[in-house]
Amino acid sequence: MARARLQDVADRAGVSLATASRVLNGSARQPGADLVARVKAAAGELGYVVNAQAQALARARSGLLGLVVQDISDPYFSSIAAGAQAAARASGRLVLLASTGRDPVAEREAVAAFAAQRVDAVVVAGTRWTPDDDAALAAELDAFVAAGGRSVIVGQPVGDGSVVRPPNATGARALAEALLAQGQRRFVVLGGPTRVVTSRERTDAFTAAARAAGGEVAEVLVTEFSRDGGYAAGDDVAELVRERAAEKPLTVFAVTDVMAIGLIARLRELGVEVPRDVRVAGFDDVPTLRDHAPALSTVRIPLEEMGSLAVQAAVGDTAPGAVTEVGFEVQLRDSTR
Amino acid sequence: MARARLQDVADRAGVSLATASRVLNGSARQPGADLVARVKAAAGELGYVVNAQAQALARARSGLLGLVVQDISDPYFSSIAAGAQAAARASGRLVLLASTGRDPVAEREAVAAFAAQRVDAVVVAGTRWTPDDDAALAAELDAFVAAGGRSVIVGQPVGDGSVVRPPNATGARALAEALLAQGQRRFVVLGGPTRVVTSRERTDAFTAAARAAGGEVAEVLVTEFSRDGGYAAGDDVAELVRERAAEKPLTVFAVTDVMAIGLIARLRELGVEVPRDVRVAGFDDVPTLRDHAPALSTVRIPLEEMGSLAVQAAVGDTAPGAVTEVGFEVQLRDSTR
DNA sequence: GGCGACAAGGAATGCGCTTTCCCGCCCACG
DNA sequence: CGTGGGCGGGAAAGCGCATTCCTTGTCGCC
Repeated sequence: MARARLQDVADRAGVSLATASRVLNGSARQPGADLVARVKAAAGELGYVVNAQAQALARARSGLLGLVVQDISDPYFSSIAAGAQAAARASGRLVLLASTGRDPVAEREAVAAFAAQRVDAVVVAGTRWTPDDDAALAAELDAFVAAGGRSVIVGQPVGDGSVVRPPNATGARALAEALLAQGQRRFVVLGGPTRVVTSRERTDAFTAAARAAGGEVAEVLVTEFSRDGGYAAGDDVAELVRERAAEKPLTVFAVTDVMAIGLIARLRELGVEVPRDVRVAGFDDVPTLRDHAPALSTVRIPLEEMGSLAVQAAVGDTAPGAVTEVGFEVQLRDSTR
Repeated sequence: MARARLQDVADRAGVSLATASRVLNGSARQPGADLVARVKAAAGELGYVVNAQAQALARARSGLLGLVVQDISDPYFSSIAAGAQAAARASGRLVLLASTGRDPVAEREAVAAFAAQRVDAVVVAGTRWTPDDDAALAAELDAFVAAGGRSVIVGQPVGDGSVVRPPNATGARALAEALLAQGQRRFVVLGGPTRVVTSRERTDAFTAAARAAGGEVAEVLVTEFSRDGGYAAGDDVAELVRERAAEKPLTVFAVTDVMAIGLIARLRELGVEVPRDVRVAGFDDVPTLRDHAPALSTVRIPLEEMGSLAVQAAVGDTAPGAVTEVGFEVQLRDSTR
């Protein structure tokens, strides 16, 4: 059965196309009650389903929202996506999702595809990469904004458009101070490649804060920005622990929870126990990991809220270009006891 | 700057609209090389971005794919979404995401909204609920299919359309047999409400297989189908363990990993240790949980592959109505040692 | 050299809808 | 009783593109 068009509904109800449109798709002008009833009945009988594409074309606005994340299966991003999706629904919009697998090219292509779909706004979540990649993405986004779109970044600013910033620096600083307050003095930072801005921000802020308060950051280990990176660094950390066993106990700050989890897994295999032999802290407070043993000390950031804020900035009346830094909460748990 | 239209490009290149269209948007007819160059140059200079909405209207096909999941922040669904997204990209399609928060009404609305967007196909992932809700969803999906769409369910069949089935029964049976082979005999099943079909299938198959092989399923605990449900059941399980401490050791089969994790967390608080005092197995093998201690025995199901298969069934030439049951792998780890 | 086949480009139509503009009607008012 | 204003309804003009159909030009072949 071919789909019924609005014209079919109008014919069946014995009214004009214009009237049918006004009845079914919220116009300022509301036709008389009898016509309204007739049109609605006809629509029901024909199983009429509005064609959103045609509507978008005629209205010059799609009601779509583009969300690009680096990896939707990563709990960090899926939490942001959950918040974004909920906020989009609240604003009566649908979300187009792109998961780029951390490929800068795919990221740009996604933004271009969204622009082609004439999305009302695009939200890009994820840490930035090299200046070149960032510039290319910025160009893509700026072109989109210049053509009347809106863009919001969750993470580090790129191009024009608004930004929702995770509290990388403030959170890392607060974590360092909390650990120092517990009397911990010797630290190692486990970070991703320095081109990963999120990692760098957390690393730098933690290091600076620790040193400022009389702590020692013995080393900054660089590894992959992932669970496997943390796992791989386990051997190095174990060695550090052993060779300096006589000194004061060591605390490792892994710049994300998943890196911390990978690290702890490897340490366990090597017979290094947390927190007995070495303490470990993470960052993000990923919900799925909250039941990990030992419970991970970390910095809780409101991931869903970030997604939701980003969408609100994208569709709301907040001035474009605004920067929103969200709050955080240091969580001291067993892993640094 | 207003967006350039294809007409603007054609004007600037001094060709007709038809030619510009043929050059820029893959037609069977390819104009002469000089014209191609002129059109491409003009498009570049004007920053032309095709309007996918208009294209969809003219072509009567949107290149969109609808994906509805119950909760995108749940690793189960986000893994499926990752696979689906990747497959969609491979087929040159964009995915519209709806996360319904396990609300059957939102689920139907999402399908309706997707139908309005004239998506090529919709993929619905998630366990089914009451017969009423299922029927309503089925009606919505069938209407969509009748109008020329395609639908694929990941989970229990609903309405027409293809199905990608998780190996609930076969997996649970295999897990039971593996545990029995290890010599375990006394079981408790921890499931969600019986209206949750996934839970019921796993529960029933496990119970039947265990009993068939001479095992005893002492009890089937019903709780929420979530991490918190598992946590809440911890007290009951602890009591069971204590009151029958003299008998053979107990094994709890929680019908999902996240329930198992919640259960173990509560047991730990109560001083009941896994696997020393009670053994626990889960189902799904959620990646984020693989570093949990003790390592969880479970049934690995290929979540990403399921998402990808669903999309392939949705866009491919597989006969509509096909049922694909995916494979699985029993993972015996420390939690049932 | 003439004819037909074929290719390449352009004009025009239509995809399904919104919205402006216009028309006719009724009412209020002078 | 005449006129202006307001309102309800319909005709029609797009929105930006794909595509059909037509025209023109070119080449091959007898």
